Amino acid sequence: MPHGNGMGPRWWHRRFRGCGYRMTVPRQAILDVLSKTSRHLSAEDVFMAVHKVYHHVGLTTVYRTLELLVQMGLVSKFDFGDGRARYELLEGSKDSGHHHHLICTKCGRIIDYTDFIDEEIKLLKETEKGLSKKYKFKITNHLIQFYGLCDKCKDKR
Amino acid sequence: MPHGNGMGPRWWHRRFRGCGYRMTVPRQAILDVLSKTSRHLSAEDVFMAVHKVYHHVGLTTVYRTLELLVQMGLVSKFDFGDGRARYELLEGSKDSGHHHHLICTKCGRIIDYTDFIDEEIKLLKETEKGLSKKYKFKITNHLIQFYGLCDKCKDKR
DNA sequence: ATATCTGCAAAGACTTTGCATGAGA
DNA sequence: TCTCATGCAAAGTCTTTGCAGATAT
Repeated sequence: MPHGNGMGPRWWHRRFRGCGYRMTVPRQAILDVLSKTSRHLSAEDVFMAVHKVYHHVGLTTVYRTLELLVQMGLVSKFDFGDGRARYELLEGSKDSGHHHHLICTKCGRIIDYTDFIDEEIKLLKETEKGLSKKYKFKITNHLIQFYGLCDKCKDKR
Repeated sequence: MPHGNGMGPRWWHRRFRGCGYRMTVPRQAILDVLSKTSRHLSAEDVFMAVHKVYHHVGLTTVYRTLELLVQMGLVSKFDFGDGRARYELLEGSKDSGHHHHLICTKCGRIIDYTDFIDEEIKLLKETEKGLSKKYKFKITNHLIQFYGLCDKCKDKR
């Protein structure tokens, strides 16, 4: 499930160079994994996927690269409450890939959804505006998550 | 800043008994701390506060009690991204204490806000309904957080 | 009386750090 | 060539677990 927004080895390479960083084999491999696999990978997930192809790449490098990607704004880091961070590549065009998560508190399944995003964005923008004014707080990001039971777990009890 | 919704030692005691649990000195002390102090305490914060009065109470008990309180629905557990869980006592009456958080990504300050809650609840209810239907997902809870820079940190750079 | 709770110590899970070696531009 | 990046091992941090002794009802 590639992105198809014009991202690719060369784009990433330029992006890295622009930030004063170097494009390396491990970094490229990590980006490949993030862009080709389904979402919500933990550092360990990424490590295992990369490790299949490049045995020499270590978990430490995966952590460092993911952190770097988060700082560069290319990757989002989430906490779904299971004690490990999850990462997903951001889409290219602004807001195009904007979505939130439904998290099953029983089996841990995560569903992306993009429904109601328009209404949501509208409300959020208003809210952000009001809150910025009232608390003199400069809002840069927001997080919305729903918790509950997924289709399968709901029926089990 | 006590709650004043009729909660108190006896109410908690009954609540515990109702769930088959016992009210003990450490549990009472932890509830006291949660109900009297300002919010967003980490397990360590609670431990230190309790420890001032009851030297014998251990950190393990604090973790276990907080987990218990979360399961009983008396306490909410949050993750503000700094690697440790935060806990806060829920208000008594339904939705009365409902609020969300502004989190300063620089200094870690957390601001509670209750503004726009009405609009928010309206949209969330709609969204929950739609999502429940579409994904057959039974939603039990939601999380909304805003990240950014607080008044003081915003000006520093 | 007895099932629940507690404290301590130890283990567990995830993540970060130090440092010598290796590699991109 | 000269930084920047990597891998390994070790340490760090928060949280959980095992178990004998203590406690609430």
